[in-house]
Amino acid sequence: MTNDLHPFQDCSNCPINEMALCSKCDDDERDQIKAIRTIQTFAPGQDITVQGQSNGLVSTIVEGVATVSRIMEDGQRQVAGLLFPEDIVTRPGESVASVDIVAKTPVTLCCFERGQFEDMVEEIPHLASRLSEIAFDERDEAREHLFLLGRTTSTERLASFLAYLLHRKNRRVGPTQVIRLPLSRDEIGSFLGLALETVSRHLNAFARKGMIEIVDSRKIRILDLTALENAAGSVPLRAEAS
Amino acid sequence: MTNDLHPFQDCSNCPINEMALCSKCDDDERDQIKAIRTIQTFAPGQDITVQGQSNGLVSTIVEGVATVSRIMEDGQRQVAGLLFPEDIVTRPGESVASVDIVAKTPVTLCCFERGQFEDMVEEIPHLASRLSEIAFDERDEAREHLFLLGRTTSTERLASFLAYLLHRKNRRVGPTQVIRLPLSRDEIGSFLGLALETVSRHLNAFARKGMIEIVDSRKIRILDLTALENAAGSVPLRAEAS
DNA sequence: AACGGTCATTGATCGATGTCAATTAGGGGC
DNA sequence: GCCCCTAATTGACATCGATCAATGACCGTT
Repeated sequence: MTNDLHPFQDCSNCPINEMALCSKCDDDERDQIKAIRTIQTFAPGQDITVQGQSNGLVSTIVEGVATVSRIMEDGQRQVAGLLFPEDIVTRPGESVASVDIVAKTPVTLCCFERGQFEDMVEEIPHLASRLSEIAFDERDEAREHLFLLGRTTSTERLASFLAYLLHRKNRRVGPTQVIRLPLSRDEIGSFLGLALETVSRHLNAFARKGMIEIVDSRKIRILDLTALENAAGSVPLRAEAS
Repeated sequence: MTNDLHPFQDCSNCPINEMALCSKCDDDERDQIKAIRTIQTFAPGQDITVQGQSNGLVSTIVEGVATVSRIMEDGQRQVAGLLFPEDIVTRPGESVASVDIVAKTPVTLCCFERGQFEDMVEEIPHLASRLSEIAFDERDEAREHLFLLGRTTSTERLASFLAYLLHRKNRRVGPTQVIRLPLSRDEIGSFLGLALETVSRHLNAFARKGMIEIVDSRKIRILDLTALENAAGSVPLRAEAS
């Protein structure tokens, strides 16, 4: 974790200007925000928050992918969500983390001291309004995943997951075929409520059917998106106002 | 659906004053809110929103229970969440419903015309701040349910579900033993990712073990909460700042 | 290049839970 | 009170996916 000189220290380099917390703010407001903002980075595997530990910052992801997880009583880590750029890491009004947030790629955060942030939200309606938008987006995101888990077969879940990752990536960088899996087989299994072996088997089954190509264990090329979406079955994939 | 004279038309009768959207507002702000607010009621089984249909209102639940669900391609209704008093039914900034919200008990809503609501949020920071709080609460609620579904065994899921209902009820009305199930066996199954038969079997198994008493099919008395929580296993039950 | 550790793959087995099916219980209308 | 319809229960059976286990691939270290 560092907060030294970082390219994003200059907001004009910010990769998520369009959808950031400050995206509704005018120049004056942005200056105000910029004055109290810090940039932090985390290496893959590092904990960003730890359940039960207090945390004085409110932050959003600027770059990278992180998981939302908890260690259950049996010692297993249970993954309940993925965080992408624009997502909120630690919510306002909660000084003790209720989940673990773990970086899965190099992660860059735009951070605010909690008290300062809350004051600022009271003063800048554009910020408050964007904040609740993001919160609702995350709520809906979680709900979508609940619908996905409602699907009974493991094939449907996995196919949906791949389609979702592709969708999420395309939204940011434009049409691609190759996605990088931010999670191990084990973590994917945890996220989808499946055993890691089941994940592995179905991935390779998709490859044998020509739907995907496993470039390496973390890199997947989507060869036939239609077939994948069919395999995903009835899951209505994130209805969004694109 | 009516918006005739209703006791809650007078905010002093509002059962959720403490946690309502307006709970952070002062008297002046409340007057402003009250001026544009309407009360609507729905009978059990009625649709409050329908996926894909436009909806000009933003509303919160004042009384009653509703489900968040979707009809999947196979025609089955998939339940992804429960809505209790204080929850938001239709989010601001979304004019077309992304899910079905269905009343499961008599439901009373506190409603605002969308445009008016959004203007008001910009003007009243206390409202904006409470709004995002609620949104984050709902996000966390959905995440908790994701953790629950991560638990593999059906016993754990069902026991957690009962403990959750009790918890949710106690939070509003104080200590009780008897909970009214707002859902049929089928709907519980859908919510927990189980077959209705599995739900029925485990419920009766709990009863045989003396953990609960099935008063009637919709009414459960919790006899041994500790045993129930043990059966719920490692699910860390909604960590909350009570 | 050999070693050790982690992660992924593949195979074989077993059991929990879904599915199918039949019965019973409850609730509303007349 | 009787009938009908829906929901819940209970039983029997089949199956998907978890679990156990062994092998293989990859990566960093020395």
